[in-house]
Amino acid sequence: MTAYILDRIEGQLDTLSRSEADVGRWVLEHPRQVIDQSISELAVVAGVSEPTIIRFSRSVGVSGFRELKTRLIANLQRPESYLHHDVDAQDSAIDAAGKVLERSIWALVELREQIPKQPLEAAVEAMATARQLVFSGLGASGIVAEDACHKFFRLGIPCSSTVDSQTILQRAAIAGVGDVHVAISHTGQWPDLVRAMALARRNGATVIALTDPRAPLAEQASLVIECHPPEDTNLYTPMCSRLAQLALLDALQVALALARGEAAEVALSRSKDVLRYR
Amino acid sequence: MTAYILDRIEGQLDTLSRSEADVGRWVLEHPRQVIDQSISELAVVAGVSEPTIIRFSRSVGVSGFRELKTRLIANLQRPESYLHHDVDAQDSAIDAAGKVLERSIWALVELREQIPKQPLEAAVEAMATARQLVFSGLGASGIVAEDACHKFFRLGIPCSSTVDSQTILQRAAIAGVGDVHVAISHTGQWPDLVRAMALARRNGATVIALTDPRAPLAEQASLVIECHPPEDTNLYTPMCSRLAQLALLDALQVALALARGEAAEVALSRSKDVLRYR
DNA sequence: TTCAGTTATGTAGCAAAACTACAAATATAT
DNA sequence: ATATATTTGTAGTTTTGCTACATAACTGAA
Repeated sequence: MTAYILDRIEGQLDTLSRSEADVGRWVLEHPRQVIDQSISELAVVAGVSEPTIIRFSRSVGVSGFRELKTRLIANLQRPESYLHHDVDAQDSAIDAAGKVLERSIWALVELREQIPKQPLEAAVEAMATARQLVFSGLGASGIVAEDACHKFFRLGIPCSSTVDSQTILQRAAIAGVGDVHVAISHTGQWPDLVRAMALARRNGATVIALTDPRAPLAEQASLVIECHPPEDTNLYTPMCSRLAQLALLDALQVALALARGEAAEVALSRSKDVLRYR
Repeated sequence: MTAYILDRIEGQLDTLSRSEADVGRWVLEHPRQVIDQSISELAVVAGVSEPTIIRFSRSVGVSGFRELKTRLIANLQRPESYLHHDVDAQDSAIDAAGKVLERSIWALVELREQIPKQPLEAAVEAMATARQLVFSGLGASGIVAEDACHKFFRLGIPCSSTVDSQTILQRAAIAGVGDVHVAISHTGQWPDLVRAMALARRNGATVIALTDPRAPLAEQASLVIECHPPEDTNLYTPMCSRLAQLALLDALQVALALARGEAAEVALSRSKDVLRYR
């Protein structure tokens, strides 16, 4: 889900069909003109039919022509310097670190743009009235789950985190109405996690998934919060999704604290006070 | 051709008629939502009729609603828009979440600017030749330590994480030459952690501190990497420092992987392969 | 080659969006 | 109070993005 839609088009150019690639090339060469064009105008200059434009849009990962334009406008506002910043073997430690940080920043900027589309109000409402919160994740997401638990318990809500398949399944088996399970997974593909959440939901629990909306996990969830920065194929950068998940849970926690008002405020300031040094 | 349409709207607000000013205020408060709205939707929430929206657009100097949206998208891409506002009790979940994320982004941007001043090369060198890495942190930083451990072991270096005072002290007591201890602490004030790192260092270990360079912990460390985004006094402020620490360790890990070259690459891809789904 | 099955592309039509013309309502001046 | 100007909304038109379906172009096996 990249704001650098032009990069994405370029990268996918050879996986597209002939007509769609024609569109792609035209867009890459005249992105600023596309912004002021309608589908039919673009269809004429690219030499294809109108539906092809729409299919092209979907192929490069946006919902339609409207969103394609939105992405182009956004892309063209960005400084070039954020482009092409993959770490390579010649980089010094400082260069490499800078690039990694830029990529992380970029992932959060992307995430921030998604926020208005996410069902946060519904998530907050479910959590505000929950009997308990259970955060589940495997591998790196397990650590995110633990972090979330560590953060949400301060609001005075019973919280726990589960980070291995067995425990997640057992938890799901005894879940009931009023429980809110938060499943964290970048890919949303792990069969055990998907099974567990399906089970929890059958048992009456609310399941909130932080994942890719097209993943199996999303199908089982009551609420899906999209959190799926594209992980680079680059070997060295498997960490953007983790950061995005953490930041999103931060945001949720604050929203939840606001929703719970007074009670949360008291619990929060107590847990802050106890950490003073003298 | 002003890219900052929001500024323009704000400036013209008092020259507009009552209904048009209503629209202007709504747009200023929810610019991101307007991007995904149609005229009729905006008309409803602003409490005016559809043509008023178009007249408003023209009043602020664009040709129509379409261009207004274009300008908004462009405006919101500008980095200045990420200057943070504080969360307050009137915010909706989405507004609050947006603000929290903006603050996190800002913290990382600050951190990125610090990167060239940090002794990363030295840290990488120490880690590259280490007998083992020990990550230590208390509370929220403990989770960062665990995350780091989870990340660095993939490079094929013996790693562990310690997250409570007793264990940290014991580890420090048996530390020796070749061990690298990484202490993670926002304030750098916790007496137990400071004592433990002083002890580890006396025993010959290298101590890398991710903390405030003016803190006691920094004095005891062999290397200090500054990682100290100002925590807000605001009750609802999330832990930006946690995010910054994670991102910085991500960066360090990548730099370290590069430094170790071939060996790390093999270990990394092995630990990725084992996680495939079928 | 031929022919089924698949993929790619286009035609025609629809629903929603942006926009316009005009009339009603409101404010302002005499 | 009346006339004039300004502001706002109603109803209708045009444009736009999109969908359903049909046709064309490939692909691979007999």
